[in-house]
Amino acid sequence: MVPTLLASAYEASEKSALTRILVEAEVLFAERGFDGVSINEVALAAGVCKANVFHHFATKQELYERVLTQACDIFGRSLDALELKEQGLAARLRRLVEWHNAFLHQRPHGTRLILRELTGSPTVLERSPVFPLIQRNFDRVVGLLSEVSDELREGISPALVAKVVLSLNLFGFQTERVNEKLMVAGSLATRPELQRQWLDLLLHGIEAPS
Amino acid sequence: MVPTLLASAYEASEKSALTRILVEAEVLFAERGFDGVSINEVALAAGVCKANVFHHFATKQELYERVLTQACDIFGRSLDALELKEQGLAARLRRLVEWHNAFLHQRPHGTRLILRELTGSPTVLERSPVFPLIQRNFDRVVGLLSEVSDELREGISPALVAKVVLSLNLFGFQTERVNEKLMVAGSLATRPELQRQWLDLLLHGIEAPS
DNA sequence: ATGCCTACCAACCGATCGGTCAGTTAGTTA
DNA sequence: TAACTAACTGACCGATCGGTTGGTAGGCAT
Repeated sequence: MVPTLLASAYEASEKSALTRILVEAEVLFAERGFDGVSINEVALAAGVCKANVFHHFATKQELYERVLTQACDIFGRSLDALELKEQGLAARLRRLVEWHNAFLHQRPHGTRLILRELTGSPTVLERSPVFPLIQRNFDRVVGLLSEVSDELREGISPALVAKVVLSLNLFGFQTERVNEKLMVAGSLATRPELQRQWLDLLLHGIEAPS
Repeated sequence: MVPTLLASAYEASEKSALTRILVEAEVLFAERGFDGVSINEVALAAGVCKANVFHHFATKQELYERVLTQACDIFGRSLDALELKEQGLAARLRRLVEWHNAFLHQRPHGTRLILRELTGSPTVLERSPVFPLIQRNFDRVVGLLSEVSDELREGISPALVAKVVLSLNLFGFQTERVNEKLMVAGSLATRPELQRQWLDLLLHGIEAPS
């Protein structure tokens, strides 16, 4: 039946309670982490009572893992849908970076959730199902670059390029909210412009031609 | 007076209780974050009782901020001690990256603590004294690169280079423990080798000379 | 000796934590 | 109609949270 909905209410009311729990849990966990969020908060945000959350998920950990694997899954599916047929290295890289960045900003909460696991202590969730997913996604990016590896300078592997590109995008995303407050160095242009700059930097190098 | 020290004991016993509290708090907060650590845990790790922690620090938040600003301070002092006199762009960059990376691994806990703030929600500590410190440190790095900005290609600013270099180092540090478990792409050499590779990549570009 | 200060501790406080339980409601099947 | 099930709720549980209180022990100046 329709939940009370006079309680929190401004939200949801269309989607099922389970869906609302998952959505709100993703936002809250992404923003404050596993320990920073109580089940009560999730329940309140979803417009249900705490016991109802435990009706759908046996433990807090189970809810967290469900939200996390869901986020990984969505990332994987979006990556699978990306096709870079018959494009050269530069065009491929540009498309890859654009797709990646667009995805990060379309799903900021899921992204932050994954980044939390990626950068946190590895013992916490190391046996969870997300690790193989992350591995697979990275390998797929490497694969996309391998197809044009003949355009790479000697000694530069597709894996290295993938790591550098993804790192810059992810770290940029991770710190962009702080950068706004910080106005780092006063300079550093807008985000798309900045991205274009470091991609160009990557392709052609830093040093002035002598 | 010497604290009971028969309690936790295997640790410390030389340094003062206050010092032990700060040291253990840094480790714990770095590993599990503000919400993931209780004052009792800190007290136990430091070999004192909980009330003693509140004798030295009015609130948990105050302890956290003290540990955090201390970490920022140490970073700033190490950066100030770094001198790059009369070196060219490539040598400067190499030295900068080496210093940065060495520092990160000499003080992993302090680094993780700062990264937590740098990548977390900005509302939490935005008015804390650490923001100006971070700003200042970044500006100093930009300054070191500006002195050789004439060696940079047109359109490439020292700030951009600083951001890219620091990002790659920091994100690499953030994810290296997971990378070990993940064995990303099976390849990707050892850390110093990998660092040499992406620095070379940055200097000379990705694309093969045509 | 007295008084005072800092360091330190056991015991305690109200609030909140993750989680349980008994029971209600509504839709489904028979 | 009766029986069953999934969704849902308020009230409750023991444990732990951040923080307080009252008091002890030693160092030090007078």
